[in-house]
Amino acid sequence: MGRPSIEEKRWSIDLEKRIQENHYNNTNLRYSFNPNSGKEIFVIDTPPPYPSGTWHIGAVAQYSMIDVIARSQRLLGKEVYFPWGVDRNGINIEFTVEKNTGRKMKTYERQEFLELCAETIEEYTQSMRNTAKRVGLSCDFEREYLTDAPNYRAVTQSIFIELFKEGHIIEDLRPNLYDPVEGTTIADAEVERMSRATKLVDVKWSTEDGEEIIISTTRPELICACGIVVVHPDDERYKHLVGKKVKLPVSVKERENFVQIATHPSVKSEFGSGILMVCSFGDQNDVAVFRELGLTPFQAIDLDGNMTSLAGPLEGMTVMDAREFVISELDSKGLIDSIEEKMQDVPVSERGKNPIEIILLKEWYVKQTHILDRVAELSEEITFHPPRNRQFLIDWMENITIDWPISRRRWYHTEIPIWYDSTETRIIVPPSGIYVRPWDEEPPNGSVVIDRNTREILGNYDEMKSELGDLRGEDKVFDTWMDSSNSNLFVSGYLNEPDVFSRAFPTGLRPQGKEIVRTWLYYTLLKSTLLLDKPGFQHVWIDGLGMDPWGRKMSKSLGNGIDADSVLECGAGGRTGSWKVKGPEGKQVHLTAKKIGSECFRLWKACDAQVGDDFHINPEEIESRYFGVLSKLFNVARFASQFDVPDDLSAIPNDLNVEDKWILYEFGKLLTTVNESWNNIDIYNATQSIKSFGTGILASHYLEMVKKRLYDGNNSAAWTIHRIFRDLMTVFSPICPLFTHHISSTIYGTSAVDIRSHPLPLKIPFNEDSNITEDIISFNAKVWKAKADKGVSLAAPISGIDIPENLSEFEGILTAMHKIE
RNA sequence: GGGCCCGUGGUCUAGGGGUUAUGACGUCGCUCUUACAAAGCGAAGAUCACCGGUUCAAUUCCGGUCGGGCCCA
Repeated sequence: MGRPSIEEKRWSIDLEKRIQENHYNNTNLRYSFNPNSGKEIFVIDTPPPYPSGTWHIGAVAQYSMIDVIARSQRLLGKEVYFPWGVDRNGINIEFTVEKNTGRKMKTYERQEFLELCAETIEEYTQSMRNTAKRVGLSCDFEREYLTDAPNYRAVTQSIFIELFKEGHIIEDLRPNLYDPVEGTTIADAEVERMSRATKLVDVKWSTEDGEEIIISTTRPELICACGIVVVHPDDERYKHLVGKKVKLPVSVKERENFVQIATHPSVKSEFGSGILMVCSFGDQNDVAVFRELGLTPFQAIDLDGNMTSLAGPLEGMTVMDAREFVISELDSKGLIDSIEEKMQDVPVSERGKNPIEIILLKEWYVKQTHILDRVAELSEEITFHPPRNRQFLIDWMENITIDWPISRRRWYHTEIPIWYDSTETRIIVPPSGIYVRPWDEEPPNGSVVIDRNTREILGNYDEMKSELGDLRGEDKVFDTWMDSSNSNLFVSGYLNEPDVFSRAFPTGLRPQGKEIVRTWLYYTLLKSTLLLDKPGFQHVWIDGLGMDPWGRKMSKSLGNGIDADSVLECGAGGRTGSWKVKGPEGKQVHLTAKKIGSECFRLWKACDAQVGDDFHINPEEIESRYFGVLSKLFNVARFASQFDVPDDLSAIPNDLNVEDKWILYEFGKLLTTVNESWNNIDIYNATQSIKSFGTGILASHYLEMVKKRLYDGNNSAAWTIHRIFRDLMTVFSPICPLFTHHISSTIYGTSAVDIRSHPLPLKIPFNEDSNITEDIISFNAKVWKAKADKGVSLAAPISGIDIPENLSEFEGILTAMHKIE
C-alpha cells in the first residue's frame, strides 16, 4: 500500500487526448489483421465513409459501436479484420469541385477535372482519418483502402467483366431516370420526392367527331409525346369514347396528330376529368403503360433537358420554358378550361435535387428481377440485428420491378472497362485485376475480344488488333454503388487473397445504418448471389440514425446539426462545449457541456439505445448521464491502485472471506452475461451490466465492506479487488478503450485492449440459491438511512441494529463495516 | 397511401399478464465518512397516451383512436 499508482486525480479530456495520441503515435501493430494467426477469421465490412468535409456525428457514433463489436470479437479470441476504407468515388466530390471553382464539370478537360477532385477529396480524407483515431477506432489503418484507388477500381471492373461474361449484365435502350441538369442517368434508389407547387392544367381536346373532352395534366409540354389517351374501364361517363381517336391540341412534327382512346385500370377516375393522357414519359406509370400496351415511345426531351424537334414550335426550349409557352399558346386558342395551383410531389435526384425526366437511353444494366427470389432465400441465412430490421430489405426487394442501371455520364467514378471496335459489334475487355481508363488508354496486353451480342470470346486482343479498326473507349462510368457493393468481397480477399477469402466469406458482419438498406445492403447481396450464389454475410447489424435532441433528422437546412469534433473535443484544454441549435418551434436553443470526449461519447452510445432504434444526440445529456460513470470508475481505479497488486492474480488464495467469495460470484455472473452479449453482438446489455456492476455493487457495497481489510494490508482482499478490477477493465475495454488502456497498463502493466481472451468466472463455491445480494443491498441501505435519520456520520458507530438471519455469514463483516455496536 | 419504430414521474429511459413499475438527469434534504462534493446517502414525484376486447387479473397481449418519428411510394 502506498500512493495510488494512478496519479491523475480525475478523468479528464486532456488525459484522454494524451492517451489517445500515444495510442496511435507509436505505430504498434496491435490492431493489424493477421490472417495467418490460425484463429477464426471475423471480417467486418465497415461502411467506408464518404469524405465531405464534416463527418456526421450520428455516423461517428455508429462507427464507434462497430469498434465496440470489433474489440469484443477480438476479446472472444477471433482474428478480426476491421478495415479502414474511404469511399471517394461519386458525384458529391464533383459537385464540391464545381462549387469551389464555380465551373461546371463538362467545361473542364476530363483529366484536369479528375485531378482537382482527387486533390480535394484527399484533404477531406485526412480530417476523417483524424476523427477516426480521435474516437478510438481499432481499424487496421495500415491497410487503408480507397474506393478510387487502382486496386479497388480494378476489383470493380473485374467483377463487372465477370458478370458480363456470365450474362448478368446487359446493355439496352430503355426508358431511364435521368437528371438533365447533371446530365446523367440515375437509379430508382437515388430518387427522392420533393413537394412543390405545380399547375394542374385542364386542356380541351376534341375527338375525331368533334366532341370536346377535358384532360388534366401537370405536363402540357409533353402532349407532343402522347401515345394514347385512357379512361378507367368502369367509368360510365366515357364508355362511348373508347376506340375513337382524339386530336392533339398542339402542333407536332414527325408523328401523327391523332391518338387512340382506350381503357386502363391505372386511371383514377376521380382525378381531374378522369381522362388521362399517357406520354412517353411523363412518369413511371406512363412507362409501365407504354410497355404494357406495346406502344412506340417518342423522344420529346433530349439529353440536355431540352425539347426535341418532335415538339414542333417548342423545339430547343427547356422543359420549364416549354411548359409556360405551351400554356400560353393553348390559352390564346381558347383551349384551356382551367388552371389550378396544386402541391405535388415531384421526383427529383437525390444528389442534385433536380426534377427527373424519363428518357430513352442506351445504358448498362445489372439484371436483377429474375433473381430476387434467390437473393431473398439466401438472405434468410443471415442473422439480422435487430431481427425486425430485416423488414427494410424485404420491403425494398418486393418493390423492385426493373433492372439496375449502372452506367453514369459522369467522371470521378470507376470507368466502365470496355472498348468497342470500329464496327461496334465487338468489344474488348481487360484481363482481371488491371485497372483501365478506356477514355484515355488503349486496351492493355492480355485483353480479350468478345462478341457484343453473343458474349462469345473471339480471341486475344493482341492477336486481333489489326482487324479491329479504330477503337472507341467507353466514356461512361459506373454508379458508385457498383463500387460500394463490392466492399465485402474486397475486404474479405476476393480476387486478391483467395486463401483468406475461402475462410472469410461469407463476411462476418455488415454493420450499417438503416437508411441504406435499399442500396448498399441490397446491392451487395445481389452481387453475392450473382457471383457466388451465397449469402454475403453471417450477420447484418442495422442501426438507427442519429437525430437531434428532439428526434428530428439533423440537416443543414433545419440548422440543427451538431458537429462530431465539437463533442469529442469538448473539455479539452478547459474549453467547454457550446451549441446553438434550432429547436422544435424554430427557437434557438443553447446547449452547453463542460466535458465529454470520445470515451464518454462511446459509453453514451453503447448505453443509451438498443441497436436499431433512432437515437437523440444531446451533448448535455451525454455529459450529465455518462461522465459521472467514468469519474466513478476512475476513482475506483485510483482507490484500488494504492494497494499492492499480488504477484499472481490467477492463483485463488485459500483464505478468501465470505464477502470476497460473494463478490467474485457476482462478478462471475457478470462475466457470463457480458460474454453472452458479445457473442450476440448485443452492446447494450453488455454495457448496462458492466456499468451497473462497476458503479453499483462493486463500488458502493463491496468496497465499503472491504476497505478496512485493505487498509490493514489483507492479502486476500487485495487479491479480490485487483482480480475483479483487472478483469472488469478487460471486459469494459471494447466500450472505453482509451480509459481502460490507461488504467490497466498503469496498475497491471498489461493493457486491457491487448487481451485476446474473455475473462471467465472463477469456480469458487458460493451459496447461490439465496437472495444474498439483494439482502445485502437493502440491509446496507437500511443502516445508512438509520444513520442519516439520527444525523450521525456514516463513519460513526450505531447500535440497535440486528443482522438478518439470512446474512448471518456476513455478520462479522457487516458489523465492522457499519460499526454496529 | 404503405412499412417500421415510439408514446411509462418535470425530462430521458428499462421492463414486461400478478412487481412496493427500473434506472439516469433534474428537484429537495442530510453528510466534506483515509477513491470520489466532478461524491455519497436519503426523500418527494407516474391514473405506464386514449378507447374497447381477451383474462380471475392488463401498464404488459389483441383491435382501434390520437400524437411523434424515420424510411419508402
